Amino acid sequence: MNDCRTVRVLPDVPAIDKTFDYLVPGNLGGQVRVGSVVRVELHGRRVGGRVVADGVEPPPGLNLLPLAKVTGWGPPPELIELASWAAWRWAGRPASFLGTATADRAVTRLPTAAARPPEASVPGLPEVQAAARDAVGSVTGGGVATLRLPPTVDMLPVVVEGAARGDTLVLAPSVVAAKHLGMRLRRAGLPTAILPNDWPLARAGCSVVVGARAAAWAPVRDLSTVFVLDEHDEAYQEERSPTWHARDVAIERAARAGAGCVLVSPAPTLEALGAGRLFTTSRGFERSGWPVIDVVDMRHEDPAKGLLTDRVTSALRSGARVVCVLNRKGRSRLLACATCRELARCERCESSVTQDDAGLFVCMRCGQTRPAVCEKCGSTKFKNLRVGVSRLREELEALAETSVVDVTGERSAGDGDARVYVGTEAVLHHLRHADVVAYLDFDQELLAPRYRAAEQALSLLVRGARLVGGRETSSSSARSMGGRLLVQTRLPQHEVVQAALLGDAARVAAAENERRTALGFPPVTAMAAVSGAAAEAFIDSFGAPLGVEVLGPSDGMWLLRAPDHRTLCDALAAAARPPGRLRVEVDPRRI
DNA sequence: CGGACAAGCTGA
DNA sequence: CAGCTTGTCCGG
Repeated sequence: MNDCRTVRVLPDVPAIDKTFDYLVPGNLGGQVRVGSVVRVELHGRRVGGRVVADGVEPPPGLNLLPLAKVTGWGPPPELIELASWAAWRWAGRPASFLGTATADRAVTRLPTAAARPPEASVPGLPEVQAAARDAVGSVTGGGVATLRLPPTVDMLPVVVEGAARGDTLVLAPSVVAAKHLGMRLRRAGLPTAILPNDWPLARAGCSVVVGARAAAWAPVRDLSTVFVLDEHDEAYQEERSPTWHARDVAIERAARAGAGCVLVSPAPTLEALGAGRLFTTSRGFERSGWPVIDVVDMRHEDPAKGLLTDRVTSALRSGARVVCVLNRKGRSRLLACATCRELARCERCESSVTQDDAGLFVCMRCGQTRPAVCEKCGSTKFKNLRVGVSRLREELEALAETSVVDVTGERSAGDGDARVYVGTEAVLHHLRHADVVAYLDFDQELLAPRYRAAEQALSLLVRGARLVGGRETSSSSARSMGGRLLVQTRLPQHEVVQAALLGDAARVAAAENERRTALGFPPVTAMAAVSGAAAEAFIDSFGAPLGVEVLGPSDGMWLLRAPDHRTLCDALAAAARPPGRLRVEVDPRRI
């Protein structure tokens, strides 16, 4: 039976982290290669799996079974290796990454590879094209470049610049954005596979492959350049464990393939700035791509008017399309008795309560509900110390004298033709255009107790900027308040506000780098959060590996900190996993 | 993961 | 001690 090869298979079963060897039946030989999706008999049942090595020498004394079935095409060999790396880097299992690297349906045959086009070009601003040429050119044959472009610049010419040099992988923050970009690339004459649908085309070979986060794992035949568009977008990080980040996968993948990686963003993260050389356009050009920012200094506003300052009121009454942003759901997040001024709190856990649409108090922490009665004086009248989106909608409606649509994460009002919207940041995702975006309580973003608060706040302004357009491109309407961001804050000198005001994102990076260095937060260090029922047992057996600091617990969560990922991830890989629920989040987002 | 098998608990 | 639950191990 020498014509029978032996292949190594990694079962697609979450709890199995081990490979098993199988014989390839002669008649299936041509269909089986590294990456192939197969079905195998394991312990008396059939499970799916992927071939991770071909032509292996099985351990002696084993009676090997043949593959039960070849399901179809899977990822190419370099992605199998990348999956092993990612499993180390984010303390996960290779199988979970291989799942992301495989089409969601069985692919039994590939289409014919698309031919390379003669030459494609799209019109772009000379400033942008020059910067793109410099950035892309600097990474021919490998390396990372970060390209900072103002928020309202079209990134299509940047991608076309890369596509002219060879096969290109393009990542966009959402499936919708990827699809939109993909269609435009096709219209520009470039053979483009749009993931996840066109996985077979990408596997066959296609000049450009475009997709969202998961496309970091898309097959690309002769990878020359990888683009990560809007690198600052948090959608690039997987929320479920393993919490991998598409930017970091893109960087590693490009390095292994000898390809260039270009991170494009109006507000690159510190991670991006640390990864490679920075390319920008001129100061004047960059500034012109940010909208006019009206900073409302809340320290000088009438407190009786609350969030609805005169500037907001006049924008509402100007007839312009106004989007108000307030990251607080519900009617109210903080209430006090109108009579005795006692704060309304949960009777069980003492956390502050909010009021639901029926008027009942609901605890945000434990979910306990009770009638809206003051525990101290029995009064039933309460004052809103902090209004939420639902309540604000009613107030705005009265002010604007038009109907106001509210949008929060769980409830989208759809892109109707209303003139005034209010919502959490979700409202910025649901709409495409506005004349004014008003951040009613921007301090809530600036002062959020998360280490990435400043970057996240700037990212919120980027989204708003795209709805209203840059100062050069803003709508030419004669309205007095068109194409503006209204930022209400008590911290007008904060670098995030100043960065948007001056169109200079570098200010945030500089301040942020100083802060993270002082506090030992990533990317100056590498961190992991450990939580779940088995966390304590894990930490106990984890001990104190050289170079790794164990912090906590707080709220049942421990933090591990090391000088770099090598130290952190090596220690995690060496640690024994106790039975039970354990969540290890490398590069935790919310700490 | 899920089956196999071994070691513990219960009940008449 | 059968009969059942709970735990640990292992798969080609």
